[in-house]
Amino acid sequence: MRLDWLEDIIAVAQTGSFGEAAERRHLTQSAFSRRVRNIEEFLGIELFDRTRKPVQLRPTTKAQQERIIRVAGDLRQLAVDLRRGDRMVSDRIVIASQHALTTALTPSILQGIQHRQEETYVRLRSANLDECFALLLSRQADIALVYRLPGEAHPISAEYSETAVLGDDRLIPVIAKTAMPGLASRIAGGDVPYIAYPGEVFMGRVMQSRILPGIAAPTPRAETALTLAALEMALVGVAVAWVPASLARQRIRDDVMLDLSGLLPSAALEVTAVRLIGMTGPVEQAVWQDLASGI
Amino acid sequence: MRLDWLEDIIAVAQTGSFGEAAERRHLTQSAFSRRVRNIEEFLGIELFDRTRKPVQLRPTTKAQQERIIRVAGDLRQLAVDLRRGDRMVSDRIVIASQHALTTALTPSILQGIQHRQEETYVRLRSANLDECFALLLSRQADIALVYRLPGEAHPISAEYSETAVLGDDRLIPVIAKTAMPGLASRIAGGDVPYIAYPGEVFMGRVMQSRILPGIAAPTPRAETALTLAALEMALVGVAVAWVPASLARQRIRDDVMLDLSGLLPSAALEVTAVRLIGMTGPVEQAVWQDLASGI
DNA sequence: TATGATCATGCAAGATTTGCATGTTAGGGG
DNA sequence: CCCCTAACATGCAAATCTTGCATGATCATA
Repeated sequence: MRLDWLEDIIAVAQTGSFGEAAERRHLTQSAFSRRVRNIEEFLGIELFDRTRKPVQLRPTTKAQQERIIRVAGDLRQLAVDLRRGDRMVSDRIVIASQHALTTALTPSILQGIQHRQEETYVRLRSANLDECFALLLSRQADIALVYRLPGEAHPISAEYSETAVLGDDRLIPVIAKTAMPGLASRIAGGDVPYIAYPGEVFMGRVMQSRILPGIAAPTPRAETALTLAALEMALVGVAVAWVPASLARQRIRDDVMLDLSGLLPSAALEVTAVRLIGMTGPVEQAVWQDLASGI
Repeated sequence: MRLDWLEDIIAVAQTGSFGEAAERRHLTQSAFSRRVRNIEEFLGIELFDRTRKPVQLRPTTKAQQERIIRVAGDLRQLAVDLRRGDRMVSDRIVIASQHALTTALTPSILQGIQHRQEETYVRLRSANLDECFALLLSRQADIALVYRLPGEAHPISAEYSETAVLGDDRLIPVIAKTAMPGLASRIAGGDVPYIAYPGEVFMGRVMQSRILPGIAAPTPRAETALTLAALEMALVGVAVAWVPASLARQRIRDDVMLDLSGLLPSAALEVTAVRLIGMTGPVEQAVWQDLASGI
């Protein structure tokens, strides 16, 4: 198994065709085709269904897609760390950030850290909520930046972890401005087409407990695990997406999306930093103090 | 980056020489030497110090050794799952087992499951305590089998997880029978040479809080993170190792090791199963019921 | 059914990898 | 301090693998 192979598979999964994938991997289509065949031969299975013409992922491949991406990322990072001569110590800190935060709020938080502590090297790992805690517990990350519902506790015992509230955000319903005229009456009547989140991710749980109960007839139109993807889907489609206000702010300001929180339910979110208690190095300590003291 | 390369590095780290590593990798020494050079060239760094004659790991390499092993394991498992056509569903269940349990108690627990539920396919992943919880939280494992100090709580909030006590065990001091005569008087005087566990692993924390305070002058002789390795070291060396009674039972019965729990402190351990609440498939449910109902 | 898009294959050039034989160097005994 | 042996490196030719180009085969669609 090679990193190249994983990246080939990912390229096909993400581009949807051998040709485009080949381009992305800087190979001719023919060479790429044979490489895929080699991979399949090595594994002893067919990864793709070639009877359909733009090749389709076989169910197994699709099911493992996220994992392949994660393992490939681990491999790349391992190579980077070996090159850097990293010893998991010194002036380095690893921050795990929930996907939904990575795009919108995390950059400014990191900027703040690096502004105030110039010599600190921060590595950012973006992951879903569960994975963020997994990274913390397995000591692969020092601090996690995650959303939390106000009043609820994180799924790690307070005895072993420490939480700092960095600020507030809000899960708000948004829609493409052009789509609003056709939907206004339906929405007013409680018949709301929306972009759903899978039940096992954090935003899915928030939708289930805080948003959907307040709507008469919610109709899922599409599903994605990523808030950013939900935002994009709402931008081009005819459905409402619930996304963090911080994420939608620019689009609303640009006047291409509408904030529907006057018409539909929204939910308060806290932005929190979490770390395990004990064994804190000086750099982590400094960054934590910096975060906890507020902006 | 390739799996082969990682395995080459691991082979050198574990055998201590290029020659032996080459043999293990089914290559001639010369080919192996060049392969290592290629890896180093790809990374742009030197992994090994060749000025010493049996090659030495450079500090960076040594520091990343465990991680290399882990990533290599992930890669291998990914290939296996792709081959198996695994879709993370159906009649399959993933059990994470704390290393210390994997060797001694887990096999009989699994045997029990498979005996009572023949059609269930169980995959076992062995990891340290933190990693077991990380696997649970990131849904890479359905159930974790871990030790716990009686009366203490697991580091996951009880609100999100469920624990079943499967039985009791005990962390007991053992020593090679042949080493006892020379050490009896020292030990009686409270001067105890012992095999230490690193502070960041579970057994290290147990030693720190339950064992060492009861000894006048404990002297660490060697350190390992694995109880099995500690047992082996005690078997060949002249130091006491604290290991789970279940692990040492056979050696004591064979009369090659002595149980010193009459002379030195020991600590009670609970064997527990942990799972996250919610989203439990039928197979996991059945296995859990089976475990929780006791043996 | 015609047509374009998409993937597969034959072939030869070039790159990579390997084993064998042999050179070089570190570490230990005299 | 020197020599010897074990351990690693290197030159070379054979074998294998990979690639690009040109072209063939097959699917989707109008």
